[in-house]
Amino acid sequence: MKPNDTIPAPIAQHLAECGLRPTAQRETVYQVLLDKRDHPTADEVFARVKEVMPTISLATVYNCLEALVQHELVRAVNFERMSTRYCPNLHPHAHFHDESGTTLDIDLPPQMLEQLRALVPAGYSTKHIEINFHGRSGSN
Amino acid sequence: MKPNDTIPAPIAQHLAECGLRPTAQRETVYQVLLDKRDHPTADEVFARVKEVMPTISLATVYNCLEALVQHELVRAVNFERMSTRYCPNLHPHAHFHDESGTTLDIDLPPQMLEQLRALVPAGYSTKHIEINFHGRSGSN
DNA sequence: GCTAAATTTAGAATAGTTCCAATTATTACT
DNA sequence: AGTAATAATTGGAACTATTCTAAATTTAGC
Repeated sequence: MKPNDTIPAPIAQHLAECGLRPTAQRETVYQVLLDKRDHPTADEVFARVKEVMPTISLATVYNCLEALVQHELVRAVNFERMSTRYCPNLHPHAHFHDESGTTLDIDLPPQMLEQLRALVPAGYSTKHIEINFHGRSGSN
Repeated sequence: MKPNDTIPAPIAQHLAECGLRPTAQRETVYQVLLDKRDHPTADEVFARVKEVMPTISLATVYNCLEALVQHELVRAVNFERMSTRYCPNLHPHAHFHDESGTTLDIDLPPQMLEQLRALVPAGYSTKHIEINFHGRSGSN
């Protein structure tokens, strides 16, 4: 089984294995991201975490999100200059940004990434490829 | 010949054809983007325009850039929450973001875009696909 | 339990951009 | 050409998302 798909189990251990000190705040922030994978902004995460941990501060939410991103448990998703959104899906995937504001994960076949990588000129090495689709969903 | 490649000629007419009132400010902003295609930020455009039109304001630079983007003479390029950069290259292309801060255009073959478009689920229609490579150039 | 290091916190600061209301320029009409 | 209507420009204030700061708290190692 893939390590990051539907693990409802000990978050703390998971954080520790990734070299992150498992504080209550980090656990809660991460849990919130896993619980509802709708690409929330930092503000939205803040609101959700506060329901269970009312004393947390927004700065801490930013700190935790940054730590999770640094340790590759979470991806930061940017689209045009809107607030950064956060995504616990670690499979290679792109994002579809609906005009109504929802964000959808789009799985990327490895060969697609290979083909793209092949486009960059010699002398450049690619660390990461970010792909954003922009459009509308039929229902909106 | 492609309509947007190396036209040194009447910028004003070009703006008018695109439905934009050709004001001195818009012409200068556009000219500056065409002259040095290094993906400048609004601040950098402001600095360059001021050399020839010292009374222009930053707000006007933002207005002009927005107008050029709206009328599809220029593309706005965003990368992680850094300042928006502007690009007069209208061919379908991606951007490679060097760690040293430079941005390189990467031409995209039409078939690549087709393949990507095919990944989005039924019911979603794609207006635009944005692709950003992040990495380093050998020389840096 | 004590010290050192890391984390959290509230609030101030920052950067990039947008908004606003007043002025100036352009266009359309006579 | 003169004038009303419309659009663009301007400087500065306002805004938003995020980062910084310095003090308080928590945690880990001994």
